[in-house]
Amino acid sequence: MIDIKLLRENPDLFYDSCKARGFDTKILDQFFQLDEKWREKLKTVNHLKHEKNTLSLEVSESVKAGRDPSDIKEKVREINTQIGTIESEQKDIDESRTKIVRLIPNLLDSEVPHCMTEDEAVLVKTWGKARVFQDDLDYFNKASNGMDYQLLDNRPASHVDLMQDLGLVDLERAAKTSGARFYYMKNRLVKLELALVNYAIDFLSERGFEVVEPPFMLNYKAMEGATDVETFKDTLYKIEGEDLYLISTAEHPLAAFFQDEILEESALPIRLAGMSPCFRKEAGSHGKDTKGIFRVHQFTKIEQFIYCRPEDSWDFFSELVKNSEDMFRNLDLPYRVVNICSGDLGNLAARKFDIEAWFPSQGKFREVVSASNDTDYQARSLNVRYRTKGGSKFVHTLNSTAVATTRTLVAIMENYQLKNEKGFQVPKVLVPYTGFETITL
RNA sequence: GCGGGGAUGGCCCAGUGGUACGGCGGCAGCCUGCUAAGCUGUUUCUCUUAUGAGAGCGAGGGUUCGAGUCCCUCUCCCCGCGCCA
Repeated sequence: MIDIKLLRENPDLFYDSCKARGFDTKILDQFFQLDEKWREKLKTVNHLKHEKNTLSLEVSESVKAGRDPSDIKEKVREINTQIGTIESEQKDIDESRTKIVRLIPNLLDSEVPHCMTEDEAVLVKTWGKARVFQDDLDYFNKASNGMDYQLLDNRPASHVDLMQDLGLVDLERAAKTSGARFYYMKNRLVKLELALVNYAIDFLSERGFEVVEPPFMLNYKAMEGATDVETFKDTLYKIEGEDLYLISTAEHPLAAFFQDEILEESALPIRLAGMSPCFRKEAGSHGKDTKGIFRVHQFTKIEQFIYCRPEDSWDFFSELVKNSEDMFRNLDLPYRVVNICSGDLGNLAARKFDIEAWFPSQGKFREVVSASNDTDYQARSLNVRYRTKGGSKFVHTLNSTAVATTRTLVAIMENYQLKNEKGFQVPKVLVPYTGFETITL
């Protein structure tokens, strides 16, 4: 949630930010209308309550003095009915206003490129040597600004074919029991997944993160604080008859962990590594990545999360991106980093970098990591503060994928395919965790 | 699921229907060679700011001129019992 006071004092900041995001500024106009009304009602109500309080004391004095307080009581009763009507009007206004305020996106950081679509994201850097099939070379060179590559004679098998040929997944039966975008993962692929998870946990532990397995469901209040309406609408599964939602990422329970708390400044930064399944409806993505395990309703993810002081948050943003990059370097998966467009950021992030791995079979760079600095936006919604000499202030929160298992597994299967045999190699760094070096027939 | 006990400011804790007590911590100031101690003030949110006013005792209702206090519903925590991977 944005800072209402800042909005009142500096409307232009928000108008500019919303425009750059392609966000309709009408709701800002609506906010100011409602806010004006709300303050009027508040003034009236406060005035009436003051009268009421004064008269109530007079009742007590009357009784002590042995006088009959009936007429004063009658007056207060009249005031009470007035307060009742005006307060309920004020409450209605407040609810509409709050609804609107929660829709207003975070202020953009100045380094966010002003553009609208996924494809316009600005290239920040590239790493690694990609395996590129001839037909994809033009796209590859453009998308990577000429990063290092090795030309392939044949397009590698898709991860779907590979998994099915190797008996690593059963998608048909998953469709039968659960529907599209589900999977039964089997055999060595399960072990490889566990290896990824264990590797990520060890990696982040060494870098000062506390490992956390959070609740996989959150109630409405926590979820509303941790995320935005878009997520509710397009992403979240609700448990029927309960005030519970399945999490779509460990970010949300980790963000809500300190809800309504005040942290000591000396405790910051707090680095958490969350491990959880992620449940996503994927509404509105019909027709995209329909096959295999690239885009699914359920996957496991290790998530980095940081609480810090506002003045430090951009340093920690770099740290999160670096951690994720280092993991993909250690996995030896070629990637590029992009600075996400103002129009493609989502409501919470002030700035967002994605890491996109190269997928040789798809011939594309695809998102495997998303790192955001939410500044004080999420912390304000969740009311997470820290104590300073000048009083308590909202912390900044940041999050970044470390590893999302399914997508990373796809990246491994596409990048590590064997030449003369059906199958693929296990990245060196994972071998100590799997105990095997290849997955073949 | 059953029975009992709880929830009050950053923390701890008191509170026979009539301005929410006190302590600790934090902050500001005073004081003393330094430090510590001591003394004084202050401490949440909202609106308006010259001042001021309102709200706030787990959440939501109710009774009352007036509710931390009385009544109802719910949530969470602790203890015991039962059930259970």
